[in-house]
Amino acid sequence: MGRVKVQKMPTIRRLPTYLYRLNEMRKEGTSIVATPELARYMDIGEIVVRKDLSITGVTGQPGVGYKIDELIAAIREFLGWNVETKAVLVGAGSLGSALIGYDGFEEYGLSIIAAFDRDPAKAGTVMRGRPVIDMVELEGFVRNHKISMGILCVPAAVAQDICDIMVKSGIRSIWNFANVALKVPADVIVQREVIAGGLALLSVKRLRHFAETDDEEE
Amino acid sequence: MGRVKVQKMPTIRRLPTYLYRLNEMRKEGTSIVATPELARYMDIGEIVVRKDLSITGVTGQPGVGYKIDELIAAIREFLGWNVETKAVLVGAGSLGSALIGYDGFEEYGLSIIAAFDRDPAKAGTVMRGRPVIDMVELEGFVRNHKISMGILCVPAAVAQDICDIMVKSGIRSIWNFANVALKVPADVIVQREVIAGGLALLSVKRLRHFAETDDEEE
DNA sequence: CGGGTTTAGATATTTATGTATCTAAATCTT
DNA sequence: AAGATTTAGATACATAAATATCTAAACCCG
Ligand SMILES: NC(=O)c1ccc[n+]([C@@H]2O[C@H](COP(=O)([O-])OP(=O)(O)OC[C@H]3O[C@@H](n4cnc5c(N)ncnc54)[C@H](O)[C@@H]3O)[C@@H](O)[C@H]2O)c1
Ligand SMILES: NC(=O)c1ccc[n+]([C@@H]2O[C@H](COP(=O)([O-])OP(=O)(O)OC[C@H]3O[C@@H](n4cnc5c(N)ncnc54)[C@H](O)[C@@H]3O)[C@@H](O)[C@H]2O)c1
Repeated sequence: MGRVKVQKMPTIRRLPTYLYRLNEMRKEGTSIVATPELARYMDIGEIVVRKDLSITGVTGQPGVGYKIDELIAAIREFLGWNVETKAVLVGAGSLGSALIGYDGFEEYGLSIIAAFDRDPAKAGTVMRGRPVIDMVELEGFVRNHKISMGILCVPAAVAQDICDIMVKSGIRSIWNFANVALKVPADVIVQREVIAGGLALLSVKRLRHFAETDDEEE
Repeated sequence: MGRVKVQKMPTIRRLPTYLYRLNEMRKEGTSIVATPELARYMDIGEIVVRKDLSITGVTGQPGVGYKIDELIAAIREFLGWNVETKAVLVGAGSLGSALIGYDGFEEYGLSIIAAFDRDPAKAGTVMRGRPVIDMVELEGFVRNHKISMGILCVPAAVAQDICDIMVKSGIRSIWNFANVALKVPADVIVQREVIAGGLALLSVKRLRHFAETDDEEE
């Protein structure tokens, strides 16, 4: 793994999709994959695929392709997904309950071991196999179980408060689905997920498409 | 609105976050906003904010800032969110049910007017105010209600099949949450949402952070 | 076995995106 | 009112990312 240049956001964002597809191919019994096939699946250029894969350190065989097992292992190692990350989720509402039970995350080394919610009707229940616990127990739970990641699925208005509790409890990585910029100490990493961003992109593409098909004169 | 350059994906992805914050400020009674404040909220540079806002065509006042009402209207118009988009959602599972009931989308001009599912236990029920309907009725429903957008929340394995039905029914925009590249005719626009991409980014940032705090020697 | 084909990986180029600098307009301060 | 401060918008520059070109290695086909 020659150099670890971590600025390439688009590449890193694409890695889970490669991983997903490679796992699928392995299940189908394939052991080698060449760039053109992956490029078709990803809907990007072949050269982009090669550059993407190269940051993991794997080398392929000219005229042949890459070994799927090697690629899977390398991507998982590059992302740190070869070791389990324990997470808690706060806000067992509609989005939270979707994430809690999502099987896909286990493949990514992410274990959401409990959810927390303020709602007394939810605390004490079990949601998709995971316990939903009252907020007052959050800090102790995080310390006892050495949780390193927090997933925020609460309304934006209270996200900063919950974030503060997470940080105080020792959590250093926060995956934030509330649309607010969280203020955190320098040693805490926050990833904000704006699902509506994709909708905006889709909307603009559609408008552009209409505009193109409309004016034949320009 | 001088020029509509639609290649700026990062800018467009950020627009919903501006919109969210601006709406919030309006509710608080503010009528003017200056770049530095937005930049702090977005956690990006001031100049990026000005460039982002400029693609909507609004002009601000030097020494003052932008009129919030104007900005909101301009962003909504730029994204086409000033007119309602009718959508159907297929796959009323964990993720699907989260999206169906999400209030935020209405602010973005998106109305999910019905969900469809293969599961006989779900078809015929009402989920968060929206009817869940059997798959056989999808095509007729889309034609009758002139639905223009489809939201895909089914397992990846069947996503292409559902996509084909959507296209056949007349849907031209597909918001795809399944991790597959869909094959569609040239006049159909697909936006693939890879939620795990954000997790990958968070993971790598964390690894890099550890690496930095570890080696003092290099 | 030999020529054509496929493909990885390196290098170079182009394009997209983010950042800095400067000017002028509005406001604030005194 | 005069100077200092804030800020938008234009221009220029720097960095990141995608794309093109080239070379050599493995394979395929006859
Ligand atoms: N639902 C979606 O499809 C969707 C999409 C994009 C973004 N989001 C964002 O995700 C977040 C959650 O959305 P949702 O639709 O799941 O909302 P929701 O109302 O269904 O769930 C919110 C949950 O947070 C809990 N909660 C509220 N305040 C709390 C507190 N102080 N401490 C602990 N728990 C608290 C509530 O009890 C509830 O269970 C929001 O910020 C929303 O903007 C949701
Ligand atoms: N749950 C999450 O947090 C999450 C996160 C990221 C991506 N995703 C993706 O979203 C998709 C859905 O995930 P989920 O967790 O909601 O799964 P799920 O199993 O909870 O829901 C899938 C739904 O699709 C329905 N369905 C299956 N086949 C169908 C068909 N042929 N026609 C119509 N409906 C059909 C099922 O009945 C079910 O209701 C998957 O592709 C998944 O990878 C989910």
